[in-house]
Formats: sequence, C-alpha cells, structure tokens
Amino acid sequence: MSPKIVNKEEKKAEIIHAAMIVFAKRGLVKTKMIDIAEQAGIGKGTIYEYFRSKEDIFATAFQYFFSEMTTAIESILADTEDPVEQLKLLMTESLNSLQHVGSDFAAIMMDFWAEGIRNKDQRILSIINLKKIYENYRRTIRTILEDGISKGVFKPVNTLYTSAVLIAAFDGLILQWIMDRELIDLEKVTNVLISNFLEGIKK
Amino acid sequence: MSPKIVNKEEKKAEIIHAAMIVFAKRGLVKTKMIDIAEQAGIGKGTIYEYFRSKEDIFATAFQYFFSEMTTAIESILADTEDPVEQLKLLMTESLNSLQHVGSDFAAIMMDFWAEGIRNKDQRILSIINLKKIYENYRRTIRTILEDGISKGVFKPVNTLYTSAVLIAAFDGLILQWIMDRELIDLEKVTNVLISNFLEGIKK
Amino acid sequence: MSPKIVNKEEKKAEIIHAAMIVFAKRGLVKTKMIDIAEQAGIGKGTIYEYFRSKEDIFATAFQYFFSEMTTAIESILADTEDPVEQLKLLMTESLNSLQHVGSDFAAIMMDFWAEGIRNKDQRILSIINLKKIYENYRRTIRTILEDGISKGVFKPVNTLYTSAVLIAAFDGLILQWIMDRELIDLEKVTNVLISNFLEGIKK
Amino acid sequence: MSPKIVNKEEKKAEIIHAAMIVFAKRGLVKTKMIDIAEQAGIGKGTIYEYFRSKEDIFATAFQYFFSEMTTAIESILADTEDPVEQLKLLMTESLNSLQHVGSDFAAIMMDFWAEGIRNKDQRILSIINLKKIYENYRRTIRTILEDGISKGVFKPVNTLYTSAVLIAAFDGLILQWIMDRELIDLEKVTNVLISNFLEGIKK
DNA sequence: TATGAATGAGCATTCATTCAT
DNA sequence: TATGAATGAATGCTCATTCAT
Repeated sequence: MSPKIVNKEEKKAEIIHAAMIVFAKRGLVKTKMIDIAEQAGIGKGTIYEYFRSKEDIFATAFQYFFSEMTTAIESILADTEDPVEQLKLLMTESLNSLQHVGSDFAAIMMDFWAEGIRNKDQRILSIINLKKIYENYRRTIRTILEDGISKGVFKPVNTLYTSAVLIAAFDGLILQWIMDRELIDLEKVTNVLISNFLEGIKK
Repeated sequence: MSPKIVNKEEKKAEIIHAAMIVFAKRGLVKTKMIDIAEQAGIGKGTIYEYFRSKEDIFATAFQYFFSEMTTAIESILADTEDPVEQLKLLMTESLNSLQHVGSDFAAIMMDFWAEGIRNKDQRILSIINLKKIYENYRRTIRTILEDGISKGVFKPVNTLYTSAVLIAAFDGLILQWIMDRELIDLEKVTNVLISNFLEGIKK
Repeated sequence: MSPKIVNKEEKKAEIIHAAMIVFAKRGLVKTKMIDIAEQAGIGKGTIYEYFRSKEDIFATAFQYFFSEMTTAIESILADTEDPVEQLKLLMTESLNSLQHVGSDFAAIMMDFWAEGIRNKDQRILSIINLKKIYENYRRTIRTILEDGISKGVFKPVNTLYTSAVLIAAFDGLILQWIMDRELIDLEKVTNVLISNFLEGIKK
Repeated sequence: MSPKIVNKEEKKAEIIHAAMIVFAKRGLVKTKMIDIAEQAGIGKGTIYEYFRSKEDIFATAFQYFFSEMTTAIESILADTEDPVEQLKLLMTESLNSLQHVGSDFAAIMMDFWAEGIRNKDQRILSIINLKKIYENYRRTIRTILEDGISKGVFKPVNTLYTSAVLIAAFDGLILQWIMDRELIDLEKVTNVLISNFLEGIKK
C-alpha cells in the first residue's frame, strides 16, 4: 500500500528518450504528444506530470542532445595532447558517433537548428541557445588551434574563423549525409576534410 | 464585357514574395495563410486563386529559392576560366548574395532543409528534392575541380568528397552566421576558408 | 454600337436548363455556381444578372420542374373521358416521361423533396410549396375518381385517401427505379399497379 | 490510477441520437458538427473521439435508422402466419411506428434517400446502400406473397413488382404525410391502401 | 501517481457573392 | 451587359492541455 516510488529524473529521461525516437522518425513539428506517450508506453496525461508542455520536452531534448555532444567532445580531447591529432579525433569521433545513432537521429539536428534559430521565448532561450552552444564549440576548437600555433604546429591563422570553418564543414557534411546516405561515406569524406584542411593550416 | 485583367504569373510571384517574407520572420511551420495574405495585402481566399494549398506555396517558394541560387552560380562561373578563381568567386559571391538578402531570409534555408529532408510525398518530391539539388551543386564544383586537376592546378583529390566538403563548409558557415551575425563576418571567414582549403588542395 | 439585345426570360430559361443538368449529375447540394455557369457556357458573375441567389435558381428550377409535370398531366387528361382510362394513362404517361428524361434527372425530385420539406423561408415558400403541389395532384386524381364513382365505374371509395395512395405508389416506384434501374421495369410495374389497384376499386 | 470509464458504445449511441434530432430539425446537409455537439451537451472535439468524420456519423445514423426498421419488421412478421394479416400488420405497424417518432424524424428518410442515391463512395457504399436495403424489403414482402399464392390466398401475381408497389405506396404515403400532417391520417390511409390493394390481389 | 476522456482554440480550405472593368 | 478576380464568412477537423477519477 506504499505509494509507488518513482525516480522523477529517471522517468523524465525515459520520456525524453522516447521523444527523441519519435522526433527522429516524424520530425519535430509533426510529432504529437500521443506519439511520445505511446513510444514511452505511458498515458498521454502522464507526460504532463514530468513536463510542463510540448515545448518543455523539446527544450529538454535539445539540452540532452547537445550536452551529450559536449561530453563526448571533452572525453575525446583528453585522449591526446597533439593538436593535429586532437582535431583529427574530434572530427572522426563526432562523425562516427552520429553515424552510429543513424541519420534519422541526426536529422533531429535540422529541427533543432530550425527551431533554435527562431526561438525568441526568454524562458526557453536559456536552454535552447544555439548561439551559446556554437560559441562553446568554437572555443574548444580555438583552444586546440592556439595550442597548435604556440607549439609551432599550425600557421598563425585566425583561430575564430578557422574554428568556425571546421565546425561548418562538420555540420554541412552531416546535412549532405542525411540527404544521401549511400553517396556520402562519412569516414572517407572526413579524411578528405582533415587531410586537405589540415594541410592548409599546417606549417 | 472585359473583366479585370491580371497577370497570373506576376501575382503568383507577388504572393510567393510575401510568403518568403513571412517564412523568414515566423518560420515555415508557424506561418499561417492569413499571415501571407496580410503581408501580400490581399484576402485569404485570393491566395487559393493562385495556389492549390499551403504546401503548394511552400513548394513553389522552395523552387524559387534554389533556382535563383542555381542561376546565380551559373552566371558567376561564366566570369572566369581559372579554376582557383572560380572556386573563390563561387564562395564569395554566394555568401555575398545571401548576406545581401539578410539572415532572416537565409534562415528559410533551415526550414527548407528540415522540411526537405523529411518530405516523402511523391507529388512534392519532384519539386522539393534536396538530394537532387545537392547532387547538382556537387557536380558543378566537381567540374571545376576536375578542370583544375587536368590543368595541373590541383592535386588529384577525390573530387566528389572535396566538392562535398566545400559545399558543407559553405552551408555550415551560413548556419553560424544566422545564429551570430555580429561575430561571423562572412567575407573574412570565406577568405579563411578559401585560403586554407585551397592551400590544401593546390599543387 | 447598339447594346446587345437579350431576351431576359430566354436566358433565364437557359440558365435553369443548365442548372437542372448539373443538379441531376451532382445533386442539389453539391452543385456550385461555377458548375452551372460552365454548363451554361457563361461567366460566374453573369448568373447574378438573372438570378438573385443560388436559392433563387433552385426555386425557379423547382417551379419549372413541377409546372412541366402539371402541364403534362393536363394534356394527358384531355385525351379521354373514361375515368379508368384516365388513371391508366396518367400513370403510364407520367412514368414514361420520367423514364425518358432518365433516372439522374428523376433523382432531382429527391432533392426537391428533401429541400422542399424543410424550407421555411417565407419568400421561397410561395414557390417551393410541396404541400400545395401535392394538394393539386390529389385534386386532379380525386376529380377522376369522383367522376368514376358518379358514373358507377368505381366503388364509393374515400377519394382523398385513394388519390393519396395512387400518387404515393407513383412516387415510391420512381424512388425504387432510381436506385435499381435494371430491376425495376417502369412499364411492367405500372401495369401491376394499375391492374391490381384498379381491380380493388373497380365495381 | 484509473481513468474515467466510459461505455464507448453507449456514448456513440448518445451522439447518434443527438445527431438524429438535429438532422430531423435542420436537415442532413445543414447540420453542423457544433449543432450535434451542443445537442449532445458535449464539446465539438469530443465527437471525434467517437466518430472519424461527419460522414461517419451520417453513415452510422443511417445504419441505426434502417436496422431499427428491419428489426421492427421481423418482429411484426413473427406475430402471425396468415399472409393477408402479415401484410396488413406490416403496413399498419410500420406506419404507426413512424407516426410515433414524428414527421420531423421521418423527414430524415428524405435526406437518407437523397444522399443514399448519389453516394458512390466505395467506403460508404457498404453501409449506405439503399439498393440492397430495398432488395431486402422486397424480399420480405415477396416471401409473404409467395406464401399467400401457394396457400391459394393470392392470385398468381408478379411478386417482384407487387412487392415493389406495396413498398412504393408505403414510402409515398410517408412523403405526403410529412408534407401535410393534418390532412393525411396515416391509419385511415393505410386502411384504404390495404383494403383496395389487397382486394386487387386476393383470389 | 497515472490516466485517457473531454475540450475548444486554432487553422486550412471552400464557395456564394460582389464589383471594378 | 458580361465577366472573373477578389473576398471573408463559415466549417470540418486537429491536437495540446486539463482534470475527474
């Protein structure tokens, strides 16, 4: 007769997980609350015990998505201290992990971008803040580049823009991969990116 | 005896223009027919004299958007025969024209991507076919690269993946620019991309 | 430079004729003004030069339909003075003429009934007045029956109800014929009606 | 833990009941979803929890209407084995029950006819199939007639057409009654029909 | 805590009617 | 007189959210 004990955070994570699966399948906009509920194996109303609104789910999913990427990046960087190797690892590992979860899942990124760009809601902006997220990405890359420059491995390039270009190429390749999975072999194309681009900035 | 004479094609273009403005402001999904009508200064019902449905407007806008890009690209390529110069021009001019129409407008591309990726409707697929559009973009770049290789200007790189990387970088930079217009100076960042990347593939 | 001279009444009749054709094909409710205009080979707006509204067209068509029936009936009755023969002729000729115009056309009667029954609009009620129309039909039959009774041909039946039953059978047979043209041979079934029913009321 | 328990079938029946009332009042075509909802004392959206579409409501109402008639007919026939009596009972009881529900309600039949005749939608045709319904009615009457003929009570009439005529008279009388409730006393007119018509086919 | 029945705001679309030409 | 481009009221339907159980 004791009340069912539920780990709130755990269940939230479960719902987010379910939501991500449906987002990947149907896209953000076409996903209905009932879809998420069914995927999570719970009742429609139950979702509202854990999330205020559909937007809240979206924002939380957004957070999970990018925080996981950040965590992955950080762990990658700890593996080596060679700037060239770090950049290589960063690209290959990031693309590998995306390839692993699948292009459907990667397509969520499109939705996150599209939504994240417009969102002006102050309550949500603190969570869905692509500007800040990309600032962080760039900062990570810049640190590597500056490290490489000071070590004499890289030319004295503009680290802000170089980091932007690297991230840009990464995002753009995912986009093309989503559209044409057969054609774009992420591994090979990453090698092309790395070999050519690093060649350009290496001393 | 004679009713009001209207240039149907002109009016369609006007409505598409209005739609694009609203798409840019509100995003594709949140745009309502009444928004487009008000922006165009016409009645809600009038839109249906020129377009079958909301989806039809979207598909037509999509077509306008990418066909304009294609036209712009073609005219750029006619200006010079030097492969290096062609690639430079392609990047700078494309980014310039996007910069010119504004980031709100460029944000439509996000919506087009997000929608285009998921759309499986056969009727629409013939119009909204990002896969094909990107194939064309890559083919254009490949031709330049192959030309450059045969002329001995470029190393014998994998032209498919190199073209993919170049386009990727372009798309990704726009994305970052949309999110942070102050930080990302498209001109400067393009120079960085060109100088570093071309350096990597030049012989 | 003289203005085009148009016979207003003639053109009204043309439009009504076109309307009837479309009513027969699509049904009253699903018929749009544009359908009538196209069938009549004129512009949508032109209809409003001759009719105030869609309802006006309907009411006029209604009038045409039933006044034609009445005219047909009257001419039939003039052919003979024998009450038995008059009833026979009335049934056979009425059914024949309906058979001739076709079941699609006869189906309009269903629409007229459905609409006529509900219509409470006073402006229209003077035109679409099924109650009065059926009173007239019954009066015609009653006159024949009374004539037959006074001539000693018919039993002294209740002429009101007998006329109602005869008209009812007529209407009901059309209904079944509309639904199942192959099965119901109007000629044969009329013979059955006449022979059995007249047998019942003949002295 | 346990949500509100609703008898889905019961609620469907309630909504159909409400729909029938509105259909009777306003007519099928002019009935709006909001009308049905208000009559049923529920919200607009609730209807869609029980019916897919307006057409679905209509089809279900249609089904209820005619299946009730069929049930009534079957129970009537079980009361006696005398063919003459069966025909008499069939007419009087059917008319009585219609008289009981009221002419507004009977007017729905007009709408059903009008709609049923045109409907060509295959999905709906299996439900709204007046041709089949009338075939069943005729078969019922034919069985009685054939029974009567073999028992030597009726002349060897054409049973198909005779049954068609009987049903026709029934339908037609309802039509006149709907239009003129004061004038047409269903009981008396049925007696006239029975006495005259049966007289005609009795041996 | 969990649920799903109930709800109504919101939206795409239709079509009778108007009116400038 | 004839037209069809323009219009917006009207309506079926969806779906996020609420709340009684």
